[in-house]
Amino acid sequence: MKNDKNKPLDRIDIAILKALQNDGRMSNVDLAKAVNLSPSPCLERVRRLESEGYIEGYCARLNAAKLGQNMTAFIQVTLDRTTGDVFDLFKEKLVDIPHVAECHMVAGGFDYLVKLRISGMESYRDVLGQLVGLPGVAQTHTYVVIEPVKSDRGLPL
Amino acid sequence: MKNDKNKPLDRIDIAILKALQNDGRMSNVDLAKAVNLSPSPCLERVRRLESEGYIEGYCARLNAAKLGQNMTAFIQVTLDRTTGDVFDLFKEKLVDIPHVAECHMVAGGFDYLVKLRISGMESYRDVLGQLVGLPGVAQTHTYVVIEPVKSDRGLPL
DNA sequence: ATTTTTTGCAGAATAATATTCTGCATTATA
DNA sequence: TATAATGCAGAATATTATTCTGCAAAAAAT
Repeated sequence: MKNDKNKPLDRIDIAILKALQNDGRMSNVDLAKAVNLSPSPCLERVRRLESEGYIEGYCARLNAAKLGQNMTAFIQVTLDRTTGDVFDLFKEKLVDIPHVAECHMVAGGFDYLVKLRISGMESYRDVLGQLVGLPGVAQTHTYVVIEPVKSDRGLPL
Repeated sequence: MKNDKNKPLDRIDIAILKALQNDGRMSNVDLAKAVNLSPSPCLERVRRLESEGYIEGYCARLNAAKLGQNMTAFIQVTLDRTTGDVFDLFKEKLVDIPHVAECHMVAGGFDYLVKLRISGMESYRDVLGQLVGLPGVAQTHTYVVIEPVKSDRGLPL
């Protein structure tokens, strides 16, 4: 690659990322003020951060409760290791379930930690049904969230 | 409240939420096209969704790995129930730790499920140290994420 | 059923913003 | 020391946000 100008991020870049992480719809004019630049170089930097993959996208944060998804649950999933491709099969099917908000393969007493976003117990039963029907699932253990103490607001920069 | 016109969301509102969840920086002109409205009523609806709390904010999605936070871990925390306010004390201190990305109080075999976003093992040791030093913590159990299978991209609408 | 009121929309007008362009100053490179 | 490259500010232009007006459909009242 000739044009591989992936310079390390400077102080201003970090400030931009912080600001946009807090308010992704901030106008470029305001952003420029916040980081002590004029609008043009500020916009340049944002475009660079986007094209180089530091910023992957922008999204609206929605209120789950007001949209009928008040319940969160974590499910620990253990697979049986009889065939070699159980993991791939499981993942492939799992990611297509809309109520699966997150899924992580973990090291430890089980294989996958799945985070569910659902409207209530009926929905939970339904999704759990789909989950245990997935190929290779040996056992599951659910933890229902009683109180959300801290929710993800981005990286600590 | 006299002016409590919290009408239920219609088809267009949902379409707006979906679109902004996928691209929170979409221009109002494009959004209007996407939901088959002219810009003015479209903007009105967005403002209403914001002021009524359906949209809580906007944020940039950053690439954690490119910003030196490639490691994720989940920690199950159990508190000792000797005093009545252990939970409040614990929460209060915990939310201030920057590397704590999420924390949920759960029903089941332990009390809190904490999600950590860290740069590596050294950072993990450091944060775990802070965590076990928190008031009331009886025991912890860590699960390190080997592979992120699905990451949160918003609500299924 | 008809009037009145309200609601939500489109489209025009204006204000603000994004984006492009030019030239200057600073830093790196030769 | 000369030359190129980089990053910036500020102006110019294009695009977008926002406000305003009037119309039409739906809802409420008579």
